[in-house]
Amino acid sequence: MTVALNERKKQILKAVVVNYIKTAEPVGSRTVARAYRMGLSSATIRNEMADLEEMGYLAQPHTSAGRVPSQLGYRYYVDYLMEKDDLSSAEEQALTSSLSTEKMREIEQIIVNSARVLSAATNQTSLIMGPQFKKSAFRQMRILPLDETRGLVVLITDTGFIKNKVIDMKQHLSQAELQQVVSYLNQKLYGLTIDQVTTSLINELKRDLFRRLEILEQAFILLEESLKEERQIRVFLGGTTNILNQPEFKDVDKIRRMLNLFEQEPLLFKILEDTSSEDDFVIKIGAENECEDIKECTLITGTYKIHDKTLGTVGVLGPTRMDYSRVISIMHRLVDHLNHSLSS
Amino acid sequence: MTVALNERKKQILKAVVVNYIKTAEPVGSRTVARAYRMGLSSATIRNEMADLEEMGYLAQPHTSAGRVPSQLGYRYYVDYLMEKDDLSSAEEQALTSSLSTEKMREIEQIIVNSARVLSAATNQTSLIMGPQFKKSAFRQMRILPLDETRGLVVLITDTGFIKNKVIDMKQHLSQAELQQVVSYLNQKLYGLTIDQVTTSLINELKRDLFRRLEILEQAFILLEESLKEERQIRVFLGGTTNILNQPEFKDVDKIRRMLNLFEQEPLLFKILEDTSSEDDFVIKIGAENECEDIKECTLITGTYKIHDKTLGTVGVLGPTRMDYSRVISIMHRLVDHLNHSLSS
DNA sequence: TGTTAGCACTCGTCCTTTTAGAGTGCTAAG
DNA sequence: CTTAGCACTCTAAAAGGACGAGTGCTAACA
Repeated sequence: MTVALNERKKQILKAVVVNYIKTAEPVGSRTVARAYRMGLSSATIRNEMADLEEMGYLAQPHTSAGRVPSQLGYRYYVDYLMEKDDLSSAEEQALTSSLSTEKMREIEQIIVNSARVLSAATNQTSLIMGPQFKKSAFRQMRILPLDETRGLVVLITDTGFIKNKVIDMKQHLSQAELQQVVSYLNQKLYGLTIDQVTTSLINELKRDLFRRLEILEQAFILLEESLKEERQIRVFLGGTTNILNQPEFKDVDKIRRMLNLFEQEPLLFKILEDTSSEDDFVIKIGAENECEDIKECTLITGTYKIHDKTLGTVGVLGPTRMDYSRVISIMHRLVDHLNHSLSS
Repeated sequence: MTVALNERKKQILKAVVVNYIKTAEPVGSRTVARAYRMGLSSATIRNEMADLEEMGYLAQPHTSAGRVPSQLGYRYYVDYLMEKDDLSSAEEQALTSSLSTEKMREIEQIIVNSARVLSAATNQTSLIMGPQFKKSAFRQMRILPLDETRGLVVLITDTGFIKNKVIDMKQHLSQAELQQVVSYLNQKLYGLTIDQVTTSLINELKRDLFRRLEILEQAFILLEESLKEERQIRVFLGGTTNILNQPEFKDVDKIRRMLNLFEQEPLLFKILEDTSSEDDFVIKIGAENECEDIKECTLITGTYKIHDKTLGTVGVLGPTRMDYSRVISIMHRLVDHLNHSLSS
């Protein structure tokens, strides 16, 4: 598939991409000749650039403008040409300190903060998918009676989720009765993921229990409810207004579509889920993205884990003209940090 | 203060405001003459409009454009001229059905949904301040041991808040010991607002308890923590992108400032808190707002209650050229609905 | 054969000028 | 007090022109 490029073409392509990422202006042959590839005249570069355009790596906004990387050009750059970006130690330090986890016990706080830091550091929009409730394993469940007819169900998972839900109980249940059901359930459900707690499993348990306790219909209904309807897939955003800084988003209409997307959590979830791969970072450039609204953007995603179990996805979304190596470096840091600080 | 306006001037002012709200274009004397005030020529209207301008109710974007209501003009309109807007029964129905509370037990869900509905119906941005944790009254507290060293504090207030926090306990506490502290605390704190649970009160309780139980240092620290640091003033937004539809926000820079504001919850909180009045709706037009960033906007706020206790504030934010009567009608509906559905 | 200087040409951006139209203010008459 | 009429103002949009960056091509050169 990939047409072979000779060394010189590679260098030129790289020069164009790097320059365009920096300036957001089409890059002319002169610029390339002067700044990057000493010893060749602009005319030669021009010829090479014409070739690169024909091959599909570069494009021209109009006849008499410089060249701009095409999607394919970015792809090639990312796959073969990009150099690793080492953050300056000042930046590094700033990053570490703003990520510092003191006073942040709750997983949600950590994630919200990470999203903010990530967007600030990259100057792009960041998306972080929180741990998926459904994939978490059941740890234990409690029911606290609140008053005569209401109770509070508390559900705790291995990933630190704590869900609670107030439930109405038509009948009064004594503390002892509740206790019995609850401990039975805890025993049966321990270690299952929420996904695995299906309606049929619940029914089974219900039958099982009914022989011993007949009062508990209500209690069951609510357990079922509280498990079933929780789709609880939260996506945390940071720096949604950063796209306004990008010159490619000076059109109000584009902005609108983008911000609209940001308001629709299920869509964001889908976008992140589609992309994510267990292990490495995934870079989706332009039309490689499924979602119509981000076909002019690049999405870079990675996953974070707790004790080697994948918890969620971290993403950075910006125009295809994005500082790939820098963003990736920052994301690496962040994911490392997340992995580390969640494992405690 | 208010300069008297004769009937004709009132009619003309009203016509200009109504027309400008609808079209967002400066209104000329011709338009007013034709559409609203039959039997008068445009020249006459012109004279009157010149008067109104001199009095400060109208303004001219430039010499040869129509007139636009000034802030004072809007004020006068809102205070004396505005007619009540009756929603069409179709709209009414749509509103009621999308507000329907089935399957929404949690207060947060109800509010999020309300914000969405409100923004959709008004085509503006909506802000809803959730119940303030600090003003809620302590109902009860529980500690669930999770494992050897960790426990889950659950705190319940009269307004339906359920807070939980995982805490580390350096020492192992038996269920019985915990139980003792907890029930003592419940007894002492019942009915106080969270605001009233000060550090000094806690210290007092602590001394009191220490005589009987010496182990509980840890448990106390965490109670203190979980109460203190919770500033928990959530403002829920709806339709933040609606401002993009307003012609007054076609400037990217304005958009940026606005969206930035929306990301800063504490500021939003302040804005809502400043405005709110216990009983009636408050309309702040343009520079009447304290906050620099919304001096070109109008903010309309009202409060919702549960059992006659004010819980939070509902607001609609948009350009000063906003359909006041319509927005107010919708907000009335919404607040009624909130009041009603929260009291159960 | 690959490289380069030179040059005509293209096309978008920026600036100025022109034009059209909406709306005004003023005057004089009804 | 009202109104017709008219000159005037000012903006927004269209039209024109100069500029300059960058290209593609050709012909000469190593």
